Amino acid sequence: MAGRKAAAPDPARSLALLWGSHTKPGRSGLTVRAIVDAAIALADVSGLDALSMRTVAERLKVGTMSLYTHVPGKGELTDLMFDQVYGDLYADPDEPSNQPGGWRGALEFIALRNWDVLTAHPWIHEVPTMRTALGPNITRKYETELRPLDGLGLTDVEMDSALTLVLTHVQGTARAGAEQLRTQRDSGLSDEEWWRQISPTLTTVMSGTHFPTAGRVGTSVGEHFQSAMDPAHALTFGLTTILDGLTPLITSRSAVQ
Amino acid sequence: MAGRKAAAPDPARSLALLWGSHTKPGRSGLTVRAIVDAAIALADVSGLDALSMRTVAERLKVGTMSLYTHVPGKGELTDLMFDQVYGDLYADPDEPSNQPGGWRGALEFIALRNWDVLTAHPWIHEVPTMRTALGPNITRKYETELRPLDGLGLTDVEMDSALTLVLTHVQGTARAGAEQLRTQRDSGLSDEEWWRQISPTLTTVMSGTHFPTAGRVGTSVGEHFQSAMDPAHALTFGLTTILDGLTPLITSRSAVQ
DNA sequence: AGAGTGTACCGTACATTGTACGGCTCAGGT
DNA sequence: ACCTGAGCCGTACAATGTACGGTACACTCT
Repeated sequence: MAGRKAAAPDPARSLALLWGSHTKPGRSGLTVRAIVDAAIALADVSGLDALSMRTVAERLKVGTMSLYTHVPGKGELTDLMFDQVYGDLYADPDEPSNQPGGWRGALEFIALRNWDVLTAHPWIHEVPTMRTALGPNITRKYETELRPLDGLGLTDVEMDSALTLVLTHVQGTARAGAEQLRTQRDSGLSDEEWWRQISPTLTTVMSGTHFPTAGRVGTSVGEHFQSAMDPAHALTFGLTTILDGLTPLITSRSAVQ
Repeated sequence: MAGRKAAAPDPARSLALLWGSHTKPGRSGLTVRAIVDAAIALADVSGLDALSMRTVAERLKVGTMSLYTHVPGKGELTDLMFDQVYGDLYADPDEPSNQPGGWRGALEFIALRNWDVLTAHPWIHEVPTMRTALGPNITRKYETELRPLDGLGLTDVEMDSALTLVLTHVQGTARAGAEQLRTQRDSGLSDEEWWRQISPTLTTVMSGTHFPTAGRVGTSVGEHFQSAMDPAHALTFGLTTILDGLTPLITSRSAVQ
């Protein structure tokens, strides 16, 4: 990155910030909450790249450096943004468990909810997540998503593994979708135009090498989805497969119970 | 990002670069190949953040702007790096198919190979992949990885979906592992020290709220792996589950055959 | 009321980035 | 011997995160 290198972040300070109430207004009404909201609004429309301390300050009509009174730095700001967007994911901690369809229905519900946030806030993919793992909203999310897997006979580690598997799939697929959208957007080209631009060079250059399977499958996929990939299809195909794969484990454990 | 905004990249130019031979040396022996190799070496040890045109040029003992004679910009350079590291993934296009264990063994082999590159070159996760999808090495990789799924009775779209599912899992898990390593590394703290630093603030701040399931499971996982997560375990658990989930689909299709 | 003090606010400065631009310097063709 | 084009590179600039030191206000204490 540019700019002066960030000072080593103090984990305890970050944690306190994460769990703080964020509502004590200062002289000009500036709050952590307001800063985070403004930053999220900006990132939603222009991505994390376009999010700078200056643009956030400008939107709030404050001096750039005033932000640093409330937030230690940009890294911590993105941590807060991350925690924030997961705040309203579930109405209550039993919402997934109350879905019809047992554990399978619950996991499908969880996957869909995660998919929704991820596609609404694609910048999430660029936030390093490890540090925020202990924020209040993330912790509540973890609690909420684990509950429908409890009491099925799975070990604690298995519960965590199963949930992680589903979430990794959703996140990875959403990320691919977001990337596709982004390149498409800032190339300014439609899929069709892009292909017209690429095609002649590609055929020139690929002549001599042979990729029979790749060629056939790639063409089929392209015709079927009118694109190189369809994130929605990847999501459901993968989710179905994963849940199918989880079924024998869970039924065997439940039987032992 | 910093610096002047990158000019809109010309896809055709990128493609030509990707497929070019890269071996025509100039006055001072500078080649695209040499530039890419230097960049990869740098990124391997310091990550993509530390990779700047200046550091690459320095390592090659050339002026910074000389790089631009061979490479249009940083974006295209990372594209080339990406394509490059996938070049030697497989010895030949039938290597996965020749593994024991049929399609399952082949997919396990593929997952492992991908896992190896991803962990050897963690910066891959930060390269936008959509643009490189048509590089020569990536295309060969796609061909190679599709072959073991051919002739099983799956449709073309199903073949692609199955492969994508496996690769998304591997990539997502590797990414999580890389992130864990990175935060651990540049916090300078061991897991133990980190926990000691966090713990008092956390207990102070969590009192009042209750996360029974999350607390129990989180503790179990932590004790079991001595860490918040174990990427290797996540990899095998997920892979097993996914392959189990793929089995009914494939056997039903093969039966029809 | 007056004085003192801490905290919110912010203007300026600086290091670092990607790369546009224009000049220099050679190798090779005529 | 000269010309030309390509390889090379020094300088300049816009943008970034944030360190540093100053200013001004709200509050407490006398």
